[in-house]
Amino acid sequence: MPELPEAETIARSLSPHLVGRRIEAAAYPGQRVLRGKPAPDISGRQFVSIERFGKQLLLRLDGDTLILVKLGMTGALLLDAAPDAYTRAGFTLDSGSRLLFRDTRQFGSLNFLAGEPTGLGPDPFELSAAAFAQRLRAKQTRLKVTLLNQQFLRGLGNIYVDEALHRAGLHPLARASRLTAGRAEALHTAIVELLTHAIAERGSSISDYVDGSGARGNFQNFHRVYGREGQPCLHCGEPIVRLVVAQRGTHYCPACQTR
DNA sequence: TGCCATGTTAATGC
DNA sequence: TGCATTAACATGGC
Repeated sequence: MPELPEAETIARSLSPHLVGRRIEAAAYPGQRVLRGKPAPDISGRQFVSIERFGKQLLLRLDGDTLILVKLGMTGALLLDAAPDAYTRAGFTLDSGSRLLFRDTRQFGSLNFLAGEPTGLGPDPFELSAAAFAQRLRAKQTRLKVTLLNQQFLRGLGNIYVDEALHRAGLHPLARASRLTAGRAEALHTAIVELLTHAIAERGSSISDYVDGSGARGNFQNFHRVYGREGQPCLHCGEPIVRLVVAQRGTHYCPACQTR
């Protein structure tokens, strides 16, 4: 559910309420959210920072403990929400507030790390257009698959991949390595501008995404292809087509997006 | 009832 | 070997 703009919005909404606060107690109802791994005792620990890492959240505690929160499809971090049957973790704070991790489908997880997270590709904002183009050149996979790959680039999910490809005028099934340098750099520009706009609108709320205070995002009103199958392309009027690529619904304009 | 869903990963097929 | 597809995870909405 949450992709980079949603994770960024969650981090920004939680940060002022969490940084400097101490954890008095932690609970993990059902334990599944821990994926069989033991949770260290974090009572007494203080939040140092709340950061976005790709589409995940990184909660830094003093004493060099990190909690990497994978939101999966339906995960949410909520401050002072009422616990329900889908509450998978709860942290009681010295401020009297309570941070909950709510996750209906249970694809999300909490991961306690002793060091920096590894294994994911660069952040879109920290990569130059030239470096992005160079990485693309090495990939034989289709653009849709390449951009969804978190090892290639961290933070894009199904919505923003479709939106970025439309804005760049590129077909989702085009081979990454076949793009000219100019088109590859234009794709990077489209991604950065798209994510910047989406963050400014506090992310996309399609079904149930909300930030840490329970507020919905507004960027769904700016989607040009995602969820618009059969509706006219906002650029040329041609009906938006939906196909399935890597088992993900893929939306594009057959007239504007060339292969 | 059947299909769909903002994610990730293992298994299988070509 | 490399890439594409399928299945699986768990649950709710339409």
